[in-house]
Amino acid sequence: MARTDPTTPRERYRNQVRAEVMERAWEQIATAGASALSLNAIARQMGMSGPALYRYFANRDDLITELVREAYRNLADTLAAAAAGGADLAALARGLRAWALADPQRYLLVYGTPVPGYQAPEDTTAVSREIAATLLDACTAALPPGAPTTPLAGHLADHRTWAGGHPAPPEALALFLTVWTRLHGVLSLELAGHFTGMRFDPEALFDSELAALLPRPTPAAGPTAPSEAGRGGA
Amino acid sequence: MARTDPTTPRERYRNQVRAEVMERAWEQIATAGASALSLNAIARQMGMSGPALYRYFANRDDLITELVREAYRNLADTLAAAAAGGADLAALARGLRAWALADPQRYLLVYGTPVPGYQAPEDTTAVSREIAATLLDACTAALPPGAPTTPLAGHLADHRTWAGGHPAPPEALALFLTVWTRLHGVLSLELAGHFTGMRFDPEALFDSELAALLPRPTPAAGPTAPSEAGRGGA
DNA sequence: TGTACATCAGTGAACGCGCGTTCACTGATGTAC
DNA sequence: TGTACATCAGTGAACGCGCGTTCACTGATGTAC
Repeated sequence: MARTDPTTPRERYRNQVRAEVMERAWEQIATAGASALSLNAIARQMGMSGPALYRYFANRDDLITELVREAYRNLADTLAAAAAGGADLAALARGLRAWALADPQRYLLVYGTPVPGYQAPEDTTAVSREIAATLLDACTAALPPGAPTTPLAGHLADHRTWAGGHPAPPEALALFLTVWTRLHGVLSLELAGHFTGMRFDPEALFDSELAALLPRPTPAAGPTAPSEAGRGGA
Repeated sequence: MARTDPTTPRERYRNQVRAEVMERAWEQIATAGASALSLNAIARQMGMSGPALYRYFANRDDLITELVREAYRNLADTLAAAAAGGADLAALARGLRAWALADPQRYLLVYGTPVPGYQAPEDTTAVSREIAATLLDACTAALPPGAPTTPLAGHLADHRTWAGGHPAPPEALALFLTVWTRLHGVLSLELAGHFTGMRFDPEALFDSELAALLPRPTPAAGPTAPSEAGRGGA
């Protein structure tokens, strides 16, 4: 077979080991959370000595940074793929939930309480803007025509730098923040185990929130059924 | 002065030292989060040796348990006092926000990602039911008359043991969960610092969510303006 | 194709750290007669 | 009021642990002629 890949065997091996380290790191995080992540433990698990990992990661923080980056990247790609497949805002929301439930600690690493003593890198903002962009597209599309402006939308019209030049109208920005915080509210309490003991189904609550955000698009809506989507204000 | 208090000087001293330990523990948590809490560091800060603290707390987990208990107790009392003073659901929500902002790590200790390796005690459920009861009262009062039943309310009618026998109608249970998760969504992202960089005011978002939950009680509401409160379903 | 050299993965010993926790002990405070 | 005893707070030394990280070194893999 023709050797067309640009990577040398050594590079391929490096990437392979790096990938395995991160895989073990994810396993460890899934078990005990990110703050319990230990380089030595990972090395032990791989049958290597601790210092060996310093060939692959500068230090512990660097490894965590890579994990955060991977998580962001993965979520961005997941949502982008769904959107490319025609998913609307509701489908994206369900995709987010599925992504969170697939690996709760991965979700919490990104959106939960920050890891103590760890300083997040800045270059994740590019990816999180990518995520925001995908959702803002969906939010813009989900806006019912003629939705009234609101105090929140007005406020966001003056503070939209975080949208990174996305052309979404202020009402879509408001909808985005509303969607994000509501879904996160359900998800984070569910993942942190605060619903265990209460016996209801968290998915019912999630679906309920989704339904409240995205009223069935009744074509004959008119002013009698103001959708809450994009309202978000007093 | 008459000695009417039942506590001996030794007991009073004990309670005093216990209180100071917990005070220092809160300071430490406020700085570095609960997982960084260290008995030795607290002792050092108090000018004592580490082992001395074992006169007051059985071990580290026991101290954390007391902190959790204190936080729950404090929140329950804060909300109960507000409710006794005539606060409605909106005022209680604002009280919750104020309580969270007063000591973010205290809020996150109770409602955030669980402390790794720490097993929460069971007897906090009594206090958290107390909190739920206060909010359920307010939710029941906030329900617009004739609010339609919803899938979520129907589901909760079958799963209401967590309400501990509170007589709230299913729609109030649904409203409670909706309020709780929405406010937590905004608060937890705000406290975890996920809004920094985006320059908008988190309070505007909080107020917006509150307004969406509690539409101005228009006496002439009728069917033209279905309140979202208590809906929460499809 | 073979030899000389450079590159790089991985090891093992070691450093310093802080932690939770135990234990035997000292000294002060309170209690009983 | 004074003496004998019990209670309890706090100390200092010690144990064992695991961590992140550095360093000098070995041995294998790749490269240049």
